[in-house]
Amino acid sequence: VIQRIERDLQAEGLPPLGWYDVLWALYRAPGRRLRINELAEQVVLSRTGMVRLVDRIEAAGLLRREPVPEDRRGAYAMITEEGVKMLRKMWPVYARGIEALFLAPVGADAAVVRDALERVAERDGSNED
Amino acid sequence: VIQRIERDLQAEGLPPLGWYDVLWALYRAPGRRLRINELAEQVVLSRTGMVRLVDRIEAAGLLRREPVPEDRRGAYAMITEEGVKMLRKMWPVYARGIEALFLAPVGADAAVVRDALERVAERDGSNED
DNA sequence: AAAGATTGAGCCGTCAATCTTC
DNA sequence: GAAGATTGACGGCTCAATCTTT
Repeated sequence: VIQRIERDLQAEGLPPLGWYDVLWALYRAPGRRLRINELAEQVVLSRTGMVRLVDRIEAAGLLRREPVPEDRRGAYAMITEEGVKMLRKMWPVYARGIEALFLAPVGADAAVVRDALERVAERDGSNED
Repeated sequence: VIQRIERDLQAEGLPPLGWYDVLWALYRAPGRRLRINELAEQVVLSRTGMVRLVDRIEAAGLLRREPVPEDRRGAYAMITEEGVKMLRKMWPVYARGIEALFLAPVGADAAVVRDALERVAERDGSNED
């Protein structure tokens, strides 16, 4: 399913799914920004990998780094206006893929599947929401 | 779940999960061997990627390439005795991970989840079994 | 010394081009 | 010319080491 959605995004000249995850995490965060560390944790990526990913998304102008007033070691990643626009462009493609490739075939069992997979996720102790 | 199992395998000095998929596909194939192409299709990997993967597994002595009598372009990948032994060493770790991290939390909903995800897989037209 | 972020090295995957055989 | 396999170039992730700040 992921592969198919990636292909759809590429076909429309849009960024890969990983970018959406990052931008969405920033968008819904308080102040539209998060530390690199928090971002890496939410998206299940190493801190190192997140630094590279933030580099690329920043180069595309969809987010920008900002200093943290009370801690001069750290940096926020903050979504830009262009980032929000990109989020809105990507979402329809994403949603369409999820609906057609996943939700439709799951059908009436959706609630059972969701609960079961939530139990799997909780077992690990990763991210919630 | 995959990540956790990968960690368990690494902790015991065993190869990554991708190797298991390849070895298992060879083990159950007629004659204990498959063409690179067939292998790539079954494991959902590009033919190019499969060539590299076969390179590494062959270097470890778990499979060997063999010529195809009736088609001198092609090459079989055939599992070795060491490969079969490795399969037997990896399976307990794999099985334990699946049981503890996935099957246990899914519990009584297993049948519903399996049927639902099979419908998702069929929708695409990839591999069956 | 520990934490946050970054950089360099290495692994693994894909795409495009090549070589051999059909 | 097309198919099977391979190789080179490149993208993206992880590990270990480094730099700065606490």
